[in-house]
Amino acid sequence: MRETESEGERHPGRRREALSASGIVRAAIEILDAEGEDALTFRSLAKRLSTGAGAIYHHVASKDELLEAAAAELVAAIVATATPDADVRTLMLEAFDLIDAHRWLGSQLARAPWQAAVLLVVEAVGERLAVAGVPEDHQFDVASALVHHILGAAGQHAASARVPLAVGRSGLLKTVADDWTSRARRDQLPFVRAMARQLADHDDRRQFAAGVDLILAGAATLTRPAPPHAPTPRPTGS
Amino acid sequence: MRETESEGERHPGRRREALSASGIVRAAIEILDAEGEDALTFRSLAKRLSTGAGAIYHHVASKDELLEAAAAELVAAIVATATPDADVRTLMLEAFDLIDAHRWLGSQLARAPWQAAVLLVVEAVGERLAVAGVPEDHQFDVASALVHHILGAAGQHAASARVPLAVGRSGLLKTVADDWTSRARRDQLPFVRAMARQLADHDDRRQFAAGVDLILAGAATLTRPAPPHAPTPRPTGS
DNA sequence: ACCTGAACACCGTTCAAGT
DNA sequence: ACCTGAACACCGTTCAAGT
Repeated sequence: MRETESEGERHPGRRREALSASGIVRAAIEILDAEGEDALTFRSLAKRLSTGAGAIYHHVASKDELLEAAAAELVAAIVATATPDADVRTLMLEAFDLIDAHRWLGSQLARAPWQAAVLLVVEAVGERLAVAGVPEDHQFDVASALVHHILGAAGQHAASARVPLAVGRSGLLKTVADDWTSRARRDQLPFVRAMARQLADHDDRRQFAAGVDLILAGAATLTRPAPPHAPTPRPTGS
Repeated sequence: MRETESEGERHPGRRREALSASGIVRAAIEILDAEGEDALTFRSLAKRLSTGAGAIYHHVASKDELLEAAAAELVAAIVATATPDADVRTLMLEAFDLIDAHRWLGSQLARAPWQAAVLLVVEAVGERLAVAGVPEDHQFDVASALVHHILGAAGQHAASARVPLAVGRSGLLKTVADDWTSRARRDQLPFVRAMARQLADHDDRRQFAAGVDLILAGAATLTRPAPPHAPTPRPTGS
């Protein structure tokens, strides 16, 4: 347990490196991952960093900014590593897996559409649409549909992150399915009831992928030069 | 200004009818619509109902329950009126318009997937898929894709509800677009930058509808008896 | 039974005071 | 300049005390 006096070990408090924005963000991610969204407070963060709550404000402007930075950090990592040759579908599934692994990320992404993390996803998805053969004048629509799909699924996942960790994933699904089933029975919701039964068996990653394939299949129908009928604004006819 | 002694007008405090769950939910919706999500607190709600904050807990268990009930009330209304003969596409657009009119609804719907409001949407969407010609074994996937699309768009809308009311919608869009454009320039995000330019011109209702059409077009490709290639799990090939 | 409103245990954020 | 931690202005929720 001897203290070696290496490099700049002269300052008494030098054991902990000076506070920095990136260090704070890193610590925030650790708390979010380990203990969930509600556990991240400026007080808990300050305690982990062995400092006062006010000190954090010298490096990040607000909790919103902190959460945005945390989300951007994670998304940037997968976008950077996935970029080389992955196609849209692969990228979408990687995004799903990221949100699955860090469940607080779901609600954070849904919180503000123009935050850096969302922009990175939009860009990464959009860049691959030309390669996928989506005509230029439909790329924005397809990109927004894919991103909505991510954000929608993200919200679902974020919600299931709120239950205590003791309840396993399949246990949770079982509970939700039971809840759905009972409510559906009482309220006469046959479709929901049938879907709840399936939900208990299949996993939602598969369902997410199916949704991606639906959107891409829809996009593929656009590559034909001229579809016979434009979508009419009046859907009243049978 | 004479007081007529009608019916049960004997009690001094009878002017305001007794507190009830539905009355509380109605008042909550009024506050949410008029002043936004952050303005709804048990204190502000109690003040509007001329009672104490604690009294509300005799009728609703928590703020979560209150928000779920408020969302369910609005969704139930459009599902009930839209039900007769509207197709999926129309229903989706009505859901979009509802979320557009009550922006707090977006974040509330994303909050918990098994809340009543979401169940009602799933059911209403699901019921119409058979009519739309979606094969039975794909209905859950299509329904979940459509609901993810709603929830994704809902999140976007909810986020734009956080800005002060003074800023008009187009003004906000302009600001967001500017922000997107500047960040995109700095960070080299060409697709986002191009999309931001279009975002300033076109409205997002149209983009939402385009997404719905994409999913439905994708679903239409499933109605063929047997597609030549099943989606392969390995997308690594070019 | 229903209501009241002070009290409790928290938040995010600010700011005088220290180093 | 950076940090500290008490203080401020809130929350949701509880609960003794009233009617």
